[in-house]
Amino acid sequence: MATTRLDREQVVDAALRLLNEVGLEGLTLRRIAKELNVQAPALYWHFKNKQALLDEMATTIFLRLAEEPGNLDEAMTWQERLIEGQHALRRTLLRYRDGAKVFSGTRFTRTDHAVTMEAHLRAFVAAGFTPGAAARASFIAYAFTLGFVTEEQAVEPMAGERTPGYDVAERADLIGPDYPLAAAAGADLFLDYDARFEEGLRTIVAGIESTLGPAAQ
Amino acid sequence: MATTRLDREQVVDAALRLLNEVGLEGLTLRRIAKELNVQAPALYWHFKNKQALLDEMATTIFLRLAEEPGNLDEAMTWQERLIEGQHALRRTLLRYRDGAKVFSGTRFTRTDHAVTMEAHLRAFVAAGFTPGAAARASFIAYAFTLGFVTEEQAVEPMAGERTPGYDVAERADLIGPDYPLAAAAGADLFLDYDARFEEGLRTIVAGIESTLGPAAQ
DNA sequence: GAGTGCGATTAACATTGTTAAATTGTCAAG
DNA sequence: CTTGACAATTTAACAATGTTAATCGCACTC
Repeated sequence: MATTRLDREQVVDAALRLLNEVGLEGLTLRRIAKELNVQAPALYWHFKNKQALLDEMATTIFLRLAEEPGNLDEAMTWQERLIEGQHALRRTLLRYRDGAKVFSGTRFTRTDHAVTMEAHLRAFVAAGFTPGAAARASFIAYAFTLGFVTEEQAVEPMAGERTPGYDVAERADLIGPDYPLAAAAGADLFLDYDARFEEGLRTIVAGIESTLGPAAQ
Repeated sequence: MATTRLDREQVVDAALRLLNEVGLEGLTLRRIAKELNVQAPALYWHFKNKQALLDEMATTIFLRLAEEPGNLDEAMTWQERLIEGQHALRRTLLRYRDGAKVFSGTRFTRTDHAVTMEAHLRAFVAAGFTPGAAARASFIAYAFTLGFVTEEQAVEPMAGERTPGYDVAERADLIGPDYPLAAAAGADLFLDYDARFEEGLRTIVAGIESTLGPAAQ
């Protein structure tokens, strides 16, 4: 038992692995410690407190984003790059239960995240964006993706699982008689997230083309 | 003391009032009970558990959205309506500390929210959207606003307050030498949320015009 | 006035994040 | 080889949290 010494990376790995089993609200320090054959206070040697661990988890998630394929192609247009970048973000967030919640609002602990951001911004500037427009346009897409996946994971915590109570037909029966449009919208809001995310991205790209993009000055 | 009996509405009101003082993580049942001159277990007579109270808080926030001005004007274009609607959503979320976090992902407890949704969708359909396109376009804007305000409130929990650690100049010094674009982006990402939200909305409206909107078929 | 039941209280529990103190293991200096 | 120092972990404990069970009081009906 307790073969090697613990380090921060092992703790983060175990915590992320556990996250998928128990979710964010089930992710306790004692449970993480158990996963590592260790007592809970041992974690405090490596992290100031639980929030620091959560921050590092978010940072790690972000870093794994860079390992996603499709980020190295220099020949991509900015449109393709933005769409592929947000797809990669969504895929990465969906890999973890409550991924969007863990990610959003937490502060990055290291400066590692800047390297990915820098590469993206550079590509946009090379395509004709001003640095400011590049940053702002990216943030618009980023906010959309984060909001989208947050809602998505509230309905579908993991691929294939569905939170009870979001049954589309049941919801339509409940509010259908009085509010037909709202009832019918259920099918458009709680199903087929892949296609709707793609559609949302294309909408945002079209918007950027006509407002913030290089052609729009 | 304990003049009148408690009811659900009083509890929700007190909880929302308290939310602005102590934030989501400081919002304990004992604290809410104290605000009402009552013991904590009394709340369980009115709510199944804390999550049910949080759900009702989110529902109440949503209902207060309908009380915002600017929703009754029939002469608005769908563009104005969408922009004003999302502005109202953001204003409402910003009224509460951690408003976006409380709101996103929670389930609406009542069917009251359908009345507002129905009015919005009807206006879009009247403007030439298909019902499906109306729902999907609204959700795109909704996801953007939720993501935007979530990030915003992580940096500025309440109007005028700023979370320590998000100092733009300090951040620029830290990553500036190696990643100049990412460093400069700080000023575009962590400041001036009003203008950037407006810009984001206009971008999304432009995108909808050329993809999901009536003109785009 | 007796009793019924809603709506609150008191008391207690298990679990959580966190801290302080005691303990073990590792490794260099004497 | 011993000693000591430092790093990393354990044990023990604490206050706070959500939640449950049992009890109590008051208003209202018969």
